Amino acid sequence: MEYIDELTPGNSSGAIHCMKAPTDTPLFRRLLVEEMETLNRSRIQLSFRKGEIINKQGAFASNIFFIKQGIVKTYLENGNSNLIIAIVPAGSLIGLQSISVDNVFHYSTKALIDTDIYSYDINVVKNLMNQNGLFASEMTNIINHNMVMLYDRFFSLTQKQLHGRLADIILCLSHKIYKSLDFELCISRKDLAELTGMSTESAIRILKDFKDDHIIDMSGKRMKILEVDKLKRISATG
Amino acid sequence: MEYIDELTPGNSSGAIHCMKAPTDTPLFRRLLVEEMETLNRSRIQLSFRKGEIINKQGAFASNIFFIKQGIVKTYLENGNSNLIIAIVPAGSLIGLQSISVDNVFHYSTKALIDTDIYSYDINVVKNLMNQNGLFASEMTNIINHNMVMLYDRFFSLTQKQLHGRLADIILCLSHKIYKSLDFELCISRKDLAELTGMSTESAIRILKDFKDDHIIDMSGKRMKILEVDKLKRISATG
DNA sequence: CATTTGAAATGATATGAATCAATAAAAAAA
DNA sequence: TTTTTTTATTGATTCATATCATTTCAAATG
Repeated sequence: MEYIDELTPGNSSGAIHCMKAPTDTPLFRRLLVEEMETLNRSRIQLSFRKGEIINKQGAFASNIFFIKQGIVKTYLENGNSNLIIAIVPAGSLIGLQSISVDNVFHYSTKALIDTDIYSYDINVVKNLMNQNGLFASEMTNIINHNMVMLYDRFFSLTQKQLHGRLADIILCLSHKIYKSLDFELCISRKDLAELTGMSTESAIRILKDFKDDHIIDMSGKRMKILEVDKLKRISATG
Repeated sequence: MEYIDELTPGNSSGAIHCMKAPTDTPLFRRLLVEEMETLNRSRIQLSFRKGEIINKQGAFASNIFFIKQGIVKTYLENGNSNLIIAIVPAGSLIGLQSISVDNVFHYSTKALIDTDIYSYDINVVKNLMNQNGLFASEMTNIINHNMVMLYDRFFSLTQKQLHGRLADIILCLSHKIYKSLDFELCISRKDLAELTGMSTESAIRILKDFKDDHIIDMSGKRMKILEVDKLKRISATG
């Protein structure tokens, strides 16, 4: 059989704690060429500017999204409180839960930088899963990886205190998104707070603590991790 | 083709917030008779007494578990802090993440009452998923339902305060596990606390608040919900 | 049945973290 | 550029919730 390894739109890569696809797993590699063609016939490309909303929690979901280029955040909203589920880089899928549950989006998504999306018809994806077990298994793998990440974050946010939670997120951003100890954040202090379930003021204060202790260096959106081990210790001790 | 609707070991039913299988979805209905036979050849039945540990987080996972009879809790542990992920009734699967991630258990499981388990070889399940897209899709549905439940709980525990969190859990237990407004709890106050991410003392105090306000009636493990609407309002206002 | 053990309940106290208020800085818009 | 708006920062205060200490109760166990 002829698989489409080469035609896959990109390698999937990790997102913060809750990544959307396992590292090094090309997303559609299990599809046959003709299946990929079927999928692509339903494909629409969309472009979003930084700050634009890609989908709204609760809205009817007839599509799932593949992030072709850019970075987005997925978040839960209710009244005025937001909780960011994940920072999601290019190569990942958005809205997989809608395949199974209620045909609505279970979270909102917003572009953190200019972002290009492939939008796929959810029923086409469903049919491909039904007819191709390898593809469906691949989807299961992606969702399972997301789940494990979510367990981790669930534990962090409910069991650790502020310093531990922020340490977790800084390590995660460095490791999974920027893949460097020295990077330019694409998210605000408020986002950092919504990632860690604390107030913006607390996030800022703890950032300052880390800076005062020479664990990180930071000015504006530029962040440099000076002492990874100390951060890991803070993460471990909660 | 000949499906096995009738041979399925049971209907899956919901678990607290994070249920393991969507209601009314017989778990293995998409398997062909011969596939079901293959699966059952790898099947081992195990019995656990109340309080016994079924699997340990971090341990090597060569099997997934189907709860034939009983109720269990799945929980994350780290040092001395536990977080209960779900109360899981008969008809659900345990350890689905291990199919995709690391071949280890990502949470521990303990029997809350005497429980019978079917243990299936993980590789057999994997192979069946690869060769049967309908079955794999069914698995995806189960995992996706779990995921949506977890989002809900994630939001509850990180954004609401104690009263809202406990209201959520009481409503959920009533609705998903006991399917009644009047039931005998199979979990301790400590479990209630570990479900809601609060101290045991706080859980007890809030239970008392609810009792004093005539929202619930409670003595020992017997709980009766008197005012569902008030509970829902408390849940909504956080 | 008495005894040990663990679970539940309650009050007093300490503390982590949110909220409020105000200012400073940066980014966007005019 | 100047103005407006948004984001970041800092300090003072309040509040929710954990922790500690003790007692009561229930359930195993010898």
